[in-house]
Amino acid sequence: MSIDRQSTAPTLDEVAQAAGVSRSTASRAINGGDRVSPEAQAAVDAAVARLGYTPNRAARSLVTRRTGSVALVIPEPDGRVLADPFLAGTLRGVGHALDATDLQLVLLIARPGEHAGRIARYLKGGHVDGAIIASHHQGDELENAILAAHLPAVFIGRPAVEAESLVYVDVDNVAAARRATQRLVDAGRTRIATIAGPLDMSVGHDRLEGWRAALVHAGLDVKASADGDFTLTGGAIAMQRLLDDHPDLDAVFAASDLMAQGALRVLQSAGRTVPGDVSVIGFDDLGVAAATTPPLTTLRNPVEQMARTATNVLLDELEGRGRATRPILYPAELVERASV
Amino acid sequence: MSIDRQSTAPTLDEVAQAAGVSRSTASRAINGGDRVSPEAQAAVDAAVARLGYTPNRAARSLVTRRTGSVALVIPEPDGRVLADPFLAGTLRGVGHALDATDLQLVLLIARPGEHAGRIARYLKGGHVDGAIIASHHQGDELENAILAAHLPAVFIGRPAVEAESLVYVDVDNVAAARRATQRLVDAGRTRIATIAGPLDMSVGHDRLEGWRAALVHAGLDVKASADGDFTLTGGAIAMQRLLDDHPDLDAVFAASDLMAQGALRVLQSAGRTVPGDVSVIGFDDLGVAAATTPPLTTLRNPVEQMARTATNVLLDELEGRGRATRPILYPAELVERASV
DNA sequence: TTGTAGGCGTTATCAT
DNA sequence: ATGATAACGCCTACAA
Repeated sequence: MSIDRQSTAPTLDEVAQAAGVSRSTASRAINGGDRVSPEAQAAVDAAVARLGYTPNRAARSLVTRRTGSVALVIPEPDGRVLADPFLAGTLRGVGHALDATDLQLVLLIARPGEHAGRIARYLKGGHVDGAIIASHHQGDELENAILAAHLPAVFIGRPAVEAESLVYVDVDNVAAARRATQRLVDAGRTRIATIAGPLDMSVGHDRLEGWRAALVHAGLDVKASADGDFTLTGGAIAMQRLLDDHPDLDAVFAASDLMAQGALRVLQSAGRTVPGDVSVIGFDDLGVAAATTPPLTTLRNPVEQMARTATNVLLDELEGRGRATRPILYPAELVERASV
Repeated sequence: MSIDRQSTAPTLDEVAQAAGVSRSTASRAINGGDRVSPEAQAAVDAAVARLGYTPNRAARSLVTRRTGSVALVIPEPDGRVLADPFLAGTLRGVGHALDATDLQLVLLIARPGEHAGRIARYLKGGHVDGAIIASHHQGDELENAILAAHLPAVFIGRPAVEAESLVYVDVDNVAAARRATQRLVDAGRTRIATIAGPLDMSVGHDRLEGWRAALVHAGLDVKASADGDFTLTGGAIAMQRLLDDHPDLDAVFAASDLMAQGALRVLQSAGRTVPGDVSVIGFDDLGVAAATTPPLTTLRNPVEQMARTATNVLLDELEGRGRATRPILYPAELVERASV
């Protein structure tokens, strides 16, 4: 039996010794290799490889005052938000953008019921170099925490409190909703209802606004709206209400595919054909739209793209490459399927 | 204008000074408060509150040799895996289990195409205190990396390489698949097909095995099986193949709801009614099963529960509270809907 | 180009 | 119960 020597990770000192140079030279060789002779560099490289050395992040952070990690914050007051494919896309986007760096992704999920206070504290604690905030709601206090902490941060989705130092990337929800509604108008529909998203989120608000704008522009009635909560069940309930209050409706714009799917169900069991009797358009195209019967015409939500952009903007700021000030807006393209 | 003093976070030294005690006492008071007089404790507490002190994690890690974070590893060779509600559930479970502690969740997503090598290196680098590995595939090398690093770890889903020191929690896929298939037998079906998951994952393998076992037990034919990839499209393709090869089939057990949904489509456009002509059972019940037409009878996959358990097992090990050795298996309950 | 000498903020050891 | 003091592993002037 041999003694277990490798239980301790190799230190910079050991690398230096193995390479026959001083700690400082080893350090320089490892970080960028500025001001080190080719021989020293080679020797250090070899030692690093042989020993399987990895710098101790804690020690490094202590002196550089950088943690080498960024947070992805997901305030999740409602458990269902997390079940949304939106999260998966966001994660993927952020993850990939971070791949090019050696930053780590720290995921902060809000405890349901706990008003994001813990997260705010963590953010203020200087445990991460920056943060990306996704899907937050009104009253999160997150904005203030970030403002107070002077923490580099980028929001995905327009923040509820509007401060000019709050950078965000979002899809142009108003324009997109308007576009979708216009499509229904173009299809000859005249009694166009909407199932709105939660109005305490900017998405919900903006999509409703777009619907309204398009109808006003077309000179149509803007009465038929019902609130949903981005869930299938919520969409179904809203649809039922719409049907009760406006039996003559001939089109529906739902602020999410999931809600549209719920609406489809209700319409079908009410004996209305889609798109024969009523046209339906959803929002997101994150998987469910292609899977309904009939497949949903919808707006493509470029989540992954947004997440990637948000991350890159954050990285730019972290590396002192300036700071974006204007919001970055993506268009959501119309995807024609069979429900219009 | 006042000078910007709070740009630097308060240090333990400052707290100690403010409280009129030594650094050591302040440290003790902050960590558990063992061996400190009530007065000292109170003074320190007050100072901490007033200064808004948060311990510097890096400095602490340096001496405790603990990072205060655990990794959730998601090797994602295929982008689609991440779009699965499985991930959301896992995340939620791990997140909640971690809430009770002050450990941070570091998310490690494999770069597609890159054979998890980077992750293995990171894990070996001692950057986290432990790891939870979800949805990994054969040939990930992850198992070996973990074994080599002596890193406390728990797998969600039976690892491809079986080593007794590899702890895992999983659903009893064989038993569950068997149960589902038996249900079809009980319904009077006799020509029962299956759409299997990817066979390089233990889930895929085990569910296929359960289907086979049930049929053998019932003395029925075990020929009708087609491989899927856990996606809707994959399920549809597999269903088409089954229909071609076994036109007389009267039931299908799909290894995931998504694939079952694809199968439903194909069956319907082939003119077969469900459950009239053919019964269908899926697996997961993570949202889509309730949303298909007809709603799917399925097996409930207790992902969140599993994730929580996996995390707790890991925490036990981290705190020296012993180490689980046996796999922990959850049953997947049958959820009756309308497709049988 | 290289090495020497602190110091980053904590915890842990050991007297007191 | 308390307080010096020595690490922890790394980076970075500064001097050579």
